[in-house]
Amino acid sequence: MSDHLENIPELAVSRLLRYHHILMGMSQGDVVSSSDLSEKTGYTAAQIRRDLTYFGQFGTPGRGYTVDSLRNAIADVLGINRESNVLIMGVGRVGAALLHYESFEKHRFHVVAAVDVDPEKVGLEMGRFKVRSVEDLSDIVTEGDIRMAILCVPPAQAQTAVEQLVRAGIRAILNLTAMPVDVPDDVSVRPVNLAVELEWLAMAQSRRGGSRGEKAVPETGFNEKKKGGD
Amino acid sequence: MSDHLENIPELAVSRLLRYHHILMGMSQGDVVSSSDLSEKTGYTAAQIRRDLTYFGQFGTPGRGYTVDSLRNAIADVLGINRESNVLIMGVGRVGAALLHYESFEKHRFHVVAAVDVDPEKVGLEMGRFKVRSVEDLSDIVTEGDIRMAILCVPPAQAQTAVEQLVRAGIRAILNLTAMPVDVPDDVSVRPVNLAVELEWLAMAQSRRGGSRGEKAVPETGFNEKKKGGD
DNA sequence: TAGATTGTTAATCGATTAACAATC
DNA sequence: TAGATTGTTAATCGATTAACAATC
Repeated sequence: MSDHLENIPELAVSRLLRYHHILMGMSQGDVVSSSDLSEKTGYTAAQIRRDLTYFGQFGTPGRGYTVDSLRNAIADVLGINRESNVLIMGVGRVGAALLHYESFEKHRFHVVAAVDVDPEKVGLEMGRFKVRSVEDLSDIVTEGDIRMAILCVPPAQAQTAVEQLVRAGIRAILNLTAMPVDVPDDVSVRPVNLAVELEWLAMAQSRRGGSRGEKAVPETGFNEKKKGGD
Repeated sequence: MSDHLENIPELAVSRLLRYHHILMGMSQGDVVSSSDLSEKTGYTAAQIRRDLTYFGQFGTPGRGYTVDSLRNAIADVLGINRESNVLIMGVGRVGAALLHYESFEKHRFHVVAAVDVDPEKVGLEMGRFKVRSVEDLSDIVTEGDIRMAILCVPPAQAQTAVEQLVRAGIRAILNLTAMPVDVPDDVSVRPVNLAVELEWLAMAQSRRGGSRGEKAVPETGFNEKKKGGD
């Protein structure tokens, strides 16, 4: 089994990441069926089973899958079954907020350093971190065995900051700056732009009620439930 | 022209949103060709032209598309050509950071209110906002003509907060809590989970170098550029 | 006009589905 | 055993591509 990631359709990969995330929220020992997962994801049970066969077989006919082992198998094939150290670049309001973010640990991401250009900020204690200077970036990255960074600098400084990160050895960047950046081919960037996320909601909105007025007293209807995930 | 959103393939819709975003970053008067957009997005020029024909024809053969009018046409069909008022639910570190976020305005999202349960926070001045109480939620939503909220409460309070929002009339929620929430059918939720975004980077990482050691002195190579978006 | 780029078609390619034999 | 659910196949469905006539 365990074909490799290259052979799995792009779209299946994104679903696999979703299954992985859901399985992380379940008790290790439980058993889950493709139709359970279907309910939680909205994908068909057939598709879920199909997705899994791209890289192996993990279930017991008549029973289902063990949460623990399925989660592990998916993590293995996706290559996310490892610990990663992470650096926060820019400790403005957003960066500072992320220094206190709890849920990274559960996913095996360890924030291990915070860096800023501003001499006023360098040396400050923030949460369990002491803010360090961009000038020490290479050392910090090497010593901390860091390959990933979260970019939280002001948009105008995004490109400069990225170049510093890359020069220091960072190979993956989560870009929260709302400013596109250029990187060499061997570096990954993942842009997260909250304004664009709001656009998705605006789209969904206009698809529904559209431009017409809302009901004065909205009914609550928490029965016909729908998952709106994390 | 202007077929409606329902008739456009799901995947094309997400590309359209991407084109829209790119066009927003260009000068209104400029002309852009499908191959220009191809370079910026990585999609083929043929696909881009195909995507546009799903809902009309906007170009001039031999010339290309006017940035302004193409952006507008896309925004119209996606239904994102309107102003929206937005409420921030929970002014912890993340919520407070978003109160100072600049780039929403450019996308026609107006943050107009900040709300918290904590009596210690209610009444505080934060940026240009005075934090208001959850108890006044319905009034705030009605008076402010608000349909969208950004959820920044602690994970444990996510579901409760969502129910309050829905009861107050909110119809679209950007969920930054890393906790899945249930909503009625007529409410949209868009989850944004930074840990999951980091997983994407981890996947990309393992697909490349994998587990082997990095070069001691990484070369910089900012020539073979690659767009790593905003 | 010559050069460029659109809009559209038909062919190809890939992903999803439904069904069911195999298995626990 | 009876009931349940997997893994897998073949058929269907949809999306992408390449090519080119139409147009500026």
